[in-house]
Amino acid sequence: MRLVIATCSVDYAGRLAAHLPLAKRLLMVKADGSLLVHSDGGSYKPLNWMSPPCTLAASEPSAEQAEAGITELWTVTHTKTADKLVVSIYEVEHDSDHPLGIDPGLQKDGVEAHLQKLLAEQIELLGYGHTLVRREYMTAIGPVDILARDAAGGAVAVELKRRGDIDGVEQLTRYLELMNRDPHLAPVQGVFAAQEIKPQARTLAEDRGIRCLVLDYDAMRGMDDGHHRLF
Amino acid sequence: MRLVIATCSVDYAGRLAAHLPLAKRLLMVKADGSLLVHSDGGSYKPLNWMSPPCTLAASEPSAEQAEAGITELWTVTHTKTADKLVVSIYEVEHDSDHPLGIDPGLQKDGVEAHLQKLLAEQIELLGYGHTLVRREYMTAIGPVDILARDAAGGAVAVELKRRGDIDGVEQLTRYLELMNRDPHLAPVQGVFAAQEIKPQARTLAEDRGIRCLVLDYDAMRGMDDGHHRLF
DNA sequence: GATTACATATCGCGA
DNA sequence: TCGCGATGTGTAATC
Repeated sequence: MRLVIATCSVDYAGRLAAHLPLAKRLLMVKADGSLLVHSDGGSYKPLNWMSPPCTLAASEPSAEQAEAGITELWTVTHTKTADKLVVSIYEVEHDSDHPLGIDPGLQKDGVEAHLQKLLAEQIELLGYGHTLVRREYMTAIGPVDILARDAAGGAVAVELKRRGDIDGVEQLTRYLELMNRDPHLAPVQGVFAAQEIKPQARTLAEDRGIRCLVLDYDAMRGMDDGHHRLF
Repeated sequence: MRLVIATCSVDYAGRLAAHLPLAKRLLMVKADGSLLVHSDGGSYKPLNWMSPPCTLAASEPSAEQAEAGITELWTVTHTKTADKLVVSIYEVEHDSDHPLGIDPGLQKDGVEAHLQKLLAEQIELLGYGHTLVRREYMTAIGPVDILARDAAGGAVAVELKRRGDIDGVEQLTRYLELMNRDPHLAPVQGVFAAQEIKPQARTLAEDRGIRCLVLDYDAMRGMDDGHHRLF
C-alpha cells in the first residue's frame, strides 16, 4: 500500500462526472492498483476512488499544465468499464510504501440472520400456540423468512427486517399473494416483524391486513442462553 | 490525518459483532476522531471503522495483554450510540501525522436529474406525437417524474430510474392507482423508463400493463448539443 | 430534526 | 456468472 499526501485536484468520468477542487488530500494506492482519495473528515467513504480491476499510470504534465503548477498526472482507468480517474498532483508532502500482505478478512456475527434465528427459537413471540414450520420457506419468487402456524393451525408468513420500511411490506404482500393461491397454505396470515417499523410502513401493512410486530433484539438475545459477548 | 501502519487485531461491538484477526493494516485517524482500518485490497470500504462523532482513547495493555505481545490499545467509542471499536496493536511500522484542512468537497454532475431533463427534451422517445405536460408532476403521495400526453391526448405517467428495479414498478403502480382516480387524468398509461431494466421488474411491469422503455443515456446525451465533457 | 430517495454504492448468497 | 437482498449502509434534498 502506497500512501501519498499531496495537494491535488481530481476528475472522474464514468457513470457520472465529478470534480474535486485543489486541496491537500490522502491518496491511497492499494496493491491491486485501486486508488482511494480521502479527506480529513466525513465517513468511511472516500471523496473519490477507482475500484479494481484497474490500472494506474503516472505521466508528466504538458507544458501548459506544468505552467499551472502540476508536477505529475495520475490516470487510473478501469479495466472493464470506461471509467477514468485523473489526479492532477501539484505538491507531494509525503510518499511511503508498505507491503501489507493478504488480509485474513472480517468475521461477522449477528444481523438479520441472528434475528431470524432468535425469532425461530422464540416463535411464540408471534402469539400463544404458534409453531415453527421452517425458516427460509421457498416460494416461486423467493424465500419467505419464516413460515409458522398459529394455534388454530393457520399458516403465518413472517417477513423480517432490521428496519421496517415500505419496501418490506411490498415484499411480504407479493409473497402473500402467491402463497394464498396455494390451497395447501391458504389462507395465509402476514406478519411484518422488525426492530423498528416506520409509520408509513405500518399504515400500509395494516391497510393490507398485515400484522406488525416490533422486536426487542436485546431482550430476545437475553433469552438466548448460549450467546457470547466480545466485551 | 494520522496514518499508522501496524500489526493489529480489531474487535467491533455495536449493531453487530465483528473480529479482525492479527495482520498488518493501515489505521487512518481522521481529524474528527473517526477511525478507518484498511487492508491492501478490496473496495473503498474499510475492513472496519468508526464513524464520527466518536472519540479515540489510547491505553496501556494489561500485564496479560502485554505478555501476549500487545503494546498499545486503542478504544474508539461512538458519542451517541454504544458502538465500540477496540484495536489491539502489536507492532507499529509507520506513524505520521498530516494536517489537511477542510476539503472543498465533491462537485457531481449528471445522474437521474440529467436523465429526466434529457427525456423531457426528447419526449418523443416515448412514442411518436407525445408531448410533455410537465416534469415532477405533483400528486398526493409524491411527484411523478414526467407527465406527458400521447398523440391521442391520453395521459402518460413516466417513472424514471437509472436501474429499473422492482421497487420502481411498485412506486409507479401506486402513482397510477391514485392518478386513475382523477377524472381529469384517467385513463393514465404507465411507462417505466430506465437505463437498464431488471427481468423481474420487466415481468412485473408488463403484468400490470406498464410499458417498459430502455434509455440509451449516451445517445440521449449525444442529442443534447450543450453538454460538456471533462475529457 | 425526521423522512425519503439515490448511490461510481459494496458484499454475500444462491440459482 | 448473474440476479437479488442486506448493509454497522452513507448522503443529500425535502418536508
